[in-house]
Amino acid sequence: MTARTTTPFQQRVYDAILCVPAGRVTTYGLLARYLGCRSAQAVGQALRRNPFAPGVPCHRVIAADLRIGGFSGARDGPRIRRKLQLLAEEGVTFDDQRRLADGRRVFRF
DNA sequence: TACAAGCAATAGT
DNA sequence: ACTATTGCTTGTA
Repeated sequence: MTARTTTPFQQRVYDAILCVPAGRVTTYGLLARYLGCRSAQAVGQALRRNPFAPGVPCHRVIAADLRIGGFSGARDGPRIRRKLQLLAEEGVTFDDQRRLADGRRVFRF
């Protein structure tokens, strides 16, 4: 471990996610673009490590095709169910195909 | 410091 | 469905 808990990039991701109000979601690509980077993988990588958890509502970040994406290092399984439940409690609902029920819930910076 | 490998992705073929 | 691209993080040498 190269001792570093927070990189500048992660701080940007953190701040940007906090800008997303409850009940809304954003996408990796949108977030990356907002940060001035074209790599959504970088965002995913940063969030996967999530040094701010559970301070950062990572569950408000979904994929560009409005799919649920992954959560806490897993793209399927009980963790995803937890993500869906967290979003549901905020008023964001997904259908059985793990697709966002209402695309208008996506928050645009 | 430099290099290599990986990622909760996306776009294009 | 698959491959290529993309920028950042992490670990090792």
